[in-house]
Amino acid sequence: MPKVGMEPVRRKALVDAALRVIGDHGSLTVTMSEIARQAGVSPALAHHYFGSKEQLLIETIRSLLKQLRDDAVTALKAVNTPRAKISAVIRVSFQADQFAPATIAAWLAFYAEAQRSEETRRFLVIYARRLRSNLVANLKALCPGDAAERIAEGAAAMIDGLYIRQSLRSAPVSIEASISLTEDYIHSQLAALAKGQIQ
Amino acid sequence: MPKVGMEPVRRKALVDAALRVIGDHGSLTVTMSEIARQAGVSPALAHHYFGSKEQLLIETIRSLLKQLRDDAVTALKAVNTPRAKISAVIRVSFQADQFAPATIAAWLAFYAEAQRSEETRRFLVIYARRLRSNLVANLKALCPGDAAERIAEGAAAMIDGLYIRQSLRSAPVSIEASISLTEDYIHSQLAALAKGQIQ
DNA sequence: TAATTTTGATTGACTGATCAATCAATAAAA
DNA sequence: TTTTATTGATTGATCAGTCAATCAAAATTA
Repeated sequence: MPKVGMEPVRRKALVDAALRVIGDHGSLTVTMSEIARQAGVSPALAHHYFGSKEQLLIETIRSLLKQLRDDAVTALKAVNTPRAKISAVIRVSFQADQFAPATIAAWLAFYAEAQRSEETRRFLVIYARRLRSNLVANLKALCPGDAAERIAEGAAAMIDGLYIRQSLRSAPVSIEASISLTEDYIHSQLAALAKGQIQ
Repeated sequence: MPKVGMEPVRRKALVDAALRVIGDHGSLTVTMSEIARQAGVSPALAHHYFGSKEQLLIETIRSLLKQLRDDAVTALKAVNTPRAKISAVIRVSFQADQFAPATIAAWLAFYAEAQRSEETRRFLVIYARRLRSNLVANLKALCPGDAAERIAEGAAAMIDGLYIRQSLRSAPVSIEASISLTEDYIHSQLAALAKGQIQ
């Protein structure tokens, strides 16, 4: 079986398995053994490639974030107007795979971990900043800068909140409802602003 | 030392210590030993009174929720109009002790735990429902029922989202800013609705 | 009241299980 | 032969949970 060039294959398999196991388990207190088993290798191999459990977890969240960023970049490129770009950001946040219970559970677990792991926290701060700045940049084309920052803050909070509420799986708010709630917020804030400026 | 009637005293000390340790540690992976040490008793006593770590954790979240409910009840009683009651709900959500880093960390840890523990999940669902229904009940006096439910959903999400974003401690949004962001949302939604109805 | 029994509070020491991490050994490709 | 991939076996640490023993206050009895 041993063939050269397995490293990237194994690394990916382990990171994917980690995400799956964390999502299923809903917690970062998963064992290296379980992750390795899901990836079809021995626990020793996981340590061989990642050095420690913490490192594997870091790589896992890195991959989760990369996926989200790639999706956002693609969605942003596909449209042109600032308003459409805002909608694109919202849509990506709630896209099906992000909204899957296992994915939400994984995000939540990482948020909790960020209270202790500086590196995990850094990754989540990057995510939060990216979401905010994507919104701010496009809102600034539609309203004054200070209002743009305020609205972006509110919209980002609403997105994260809809997300966390989803994790409880009670009174489930659908993807479409989540999107329109956020869109409504942006819309009514901009409308109130326009009206205020005329007066 | 042994005096009769220590049970309620010890239970409270242990629950308080658990909350403190969880908050500091930012995770539910805290040891019974650490909790017991903080409460000034032996680990064996903690087991004696609570039976298991899980049970102590359940009691801990129950106490966190009770505190919040009591505060909400008090705040709601203090005002009369529906609009003022909505503001009261918002204010309580962001009151200083709820917004303390340790408290936020504890909430987050419980949200993560809810992915695995049915009982923890039930408690958080109760919290989510209570927040929502407090908002809905008072919004219904100000707008149609379906709009009330929609706005309540959005406001609750925004509150939870501001909360979770606070946990990252980057770009800290102050208590006042959090309150006015949520108030703005309610206000602009109601305004848009009123305008729509006239037209 | 004094002596005795019962009961609640409390702990130190221990156990069993779990797990991350290590390492020496093997097997196959280069 | 050297290098890369891989694992089984093992180790050391950590913890939840148990238990028998202790201590002192209450309750009971003499």
